[in-house]
Amino acid sequence: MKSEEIAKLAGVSRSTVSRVLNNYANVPEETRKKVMEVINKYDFELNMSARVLAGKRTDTIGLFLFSVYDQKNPQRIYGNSYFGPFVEAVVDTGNYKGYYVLVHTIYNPDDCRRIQQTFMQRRIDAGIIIGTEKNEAIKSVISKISNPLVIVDYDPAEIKQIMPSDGKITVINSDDRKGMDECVDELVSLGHREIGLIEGRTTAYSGFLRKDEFRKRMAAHGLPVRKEYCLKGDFIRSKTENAVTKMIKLGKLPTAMIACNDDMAIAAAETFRRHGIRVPEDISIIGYDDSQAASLVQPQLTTVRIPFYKIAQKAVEAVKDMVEEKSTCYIEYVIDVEFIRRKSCAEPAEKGEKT
Amino acid sequence: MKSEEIAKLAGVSRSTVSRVLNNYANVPEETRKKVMEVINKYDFELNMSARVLAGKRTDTIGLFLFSVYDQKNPQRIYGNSYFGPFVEAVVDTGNYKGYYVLVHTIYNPDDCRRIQQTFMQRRIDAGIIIGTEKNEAIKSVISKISNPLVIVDYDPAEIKQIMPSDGKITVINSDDRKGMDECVDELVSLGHREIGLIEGRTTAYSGFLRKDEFRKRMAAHGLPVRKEYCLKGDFIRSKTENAVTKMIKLGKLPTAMIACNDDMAIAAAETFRRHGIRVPEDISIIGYDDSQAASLVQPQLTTVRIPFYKIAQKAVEAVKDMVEEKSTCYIEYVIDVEFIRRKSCAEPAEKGEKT
DNA sequence: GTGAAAGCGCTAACAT
DNA sequence: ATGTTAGCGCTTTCAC
Repeated sequence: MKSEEIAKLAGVSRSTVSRVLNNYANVPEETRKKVMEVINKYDFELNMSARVLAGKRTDTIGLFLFSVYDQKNPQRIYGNSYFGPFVEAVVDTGNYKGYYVLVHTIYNPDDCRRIQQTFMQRRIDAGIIIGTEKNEAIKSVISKISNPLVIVDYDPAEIKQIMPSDGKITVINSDDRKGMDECVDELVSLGHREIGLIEGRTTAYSGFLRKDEFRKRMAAHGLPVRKEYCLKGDFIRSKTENAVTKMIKLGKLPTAMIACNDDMAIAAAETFRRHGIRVPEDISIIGYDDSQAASLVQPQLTTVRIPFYKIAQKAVEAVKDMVEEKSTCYIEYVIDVEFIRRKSCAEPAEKGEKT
Repeated sequence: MKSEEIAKLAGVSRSTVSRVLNNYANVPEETRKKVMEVINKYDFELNMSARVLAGKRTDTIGLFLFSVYDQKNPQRIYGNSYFGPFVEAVVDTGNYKGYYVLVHTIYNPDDCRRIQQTFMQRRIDAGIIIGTEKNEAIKSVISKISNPLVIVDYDPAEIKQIMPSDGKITVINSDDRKGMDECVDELVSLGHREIGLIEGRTTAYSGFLRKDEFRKRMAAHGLPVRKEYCLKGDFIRSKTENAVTKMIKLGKLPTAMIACNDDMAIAAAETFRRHGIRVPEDISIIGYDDSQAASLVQPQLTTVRIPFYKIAQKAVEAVKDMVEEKSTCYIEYVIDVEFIRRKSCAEPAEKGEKT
């Protein structure tokens, strides 16, 4: 069934049907009603391809998620604790605002091409990109796309530099400096001075920021950052386990550690426990993200909550503003985070009573 | 940039460009190469709308997820523990097989219309539907769609009855009867005779099946199903807490309970613990799904693993087979489940020593 | 206010 | 083997 048939049945022309369906002002109520009756009777819907070809929007947002994956985990995708909540939130708010959402996973730099292709095939009006590693492939893509783009977790300075002159980009980051400050402050106020860090991938902007701010805040407290206590976990459990095990075998431990995500914090806590080191009695641990797991594990994890739902909402709103040209070419948001105090931190043990 | 410009630059006609891009056989290698060079040089991509309008496939799958949501939880979507893993898995395998995936959430019967609309607007070639409640709205939709459809967790008998004569439907269920049998058998073999059930919504096929099989298996063991021990949790935490609290206040408890999903099992365990009833010492609990949370809580939950990834893979394969017309009009799969024995079950306490 | 007709970018049948 | 042409179903200018 096409609009022409509706037109015939309603005794009008295709143009009028189009006018009714697109809510044009100059259609008398009577005509509109007559047409709508036929449309409703036959459950008619406009053909999306024809509309788009004739110049309308697709009303579709592309959501591109960079997958962090653990080579040791065959079901690669499950490594991404942010994936679920964020997709849910974008789909939820997107659908609510009348958008269709195309979800796509990017596994490696080569896949970045898919983002550009999706735009060039005119499948989507705008895109949301999250979890990007800093690399040439994604930079090349960003520098070529002039459709509206929301980029979550990326260095704003770099975006400004590489974005095309006719580009429309909104960058959204969470306030990782504040988050990390609160982690360090919490431990310091409990009396810790030997504080370690479990880094994520620093090619991710948030990974870089958390690490960078850790150093800065430690310095501000006049505390040394000891190399032996700075582990590379790459946001991945298995890597974290290895690094923690290695540190334990070396025989010297900090009294507290901050992990750059909850996954690593949980993996570290498990590893310590397996070696008879108690959390928080022997070592305090702080996570980051406030994933579902954080409040489920024992002891419940002290962490920094990133409001994924809010970020997703903001991202969809930003898309809408850019698509409807209500916003300028470049906008930047920093979303506030919340320090969540639970049970994984305590005062440092006295030297003597430490295991 | 359109194919005509590519044609001009390559010194051929639009048709030839089209033939090259669609891998037609009768294009000499030389011509193909000449055209491809221009295409690569300009990063050209075909306009999807034009292709579809001219009769090609969209290469897009629609994934429709029915949202179970807790009225008491404002961020409604987070209630669905299956959402994350399943979306990830479908997007993952879908992308891998060359499909784009449109994800859509359905919150209420009215939203079912969206499924039909998405098809009628010709946005997708095929759909995957999961988490459906049995209601007239969805039945009406299923009875009208003649595009390929995969339905996960639905009564096959009903599908066969309502599907249109030109429909192509694949139904995928997990082997819930086997799963529930193993739950009951495990508890019985531990010595339990007073076993309770925390039901999910029985309007969901899996909810119905698990409840139904619980009764059957209990009967097979010659055990009574006591009404006071059968709680309605609707797959939701808050409802479960209420029901469990009520049962506790009544003063009589079973020695073990089987919950129809992990969320309810965890909520029940927490509620018992809050009332000083220990798991598994005082009461054994079994969950269902093997969600991420199941292995994170203390004690780790004995449960039935539903292989979501495998189901998603099967669903995408089924879509592909139907789209490419390699399969008949109706197919049904039952996916095997796995009983996961962890720490939430023990032998029943002696009458005397029970709290 | 409404209809006629051009055009969006592609595919495929037909012609050569 | 390749070019020509007629749609695909819609929107939108331009007449009336």
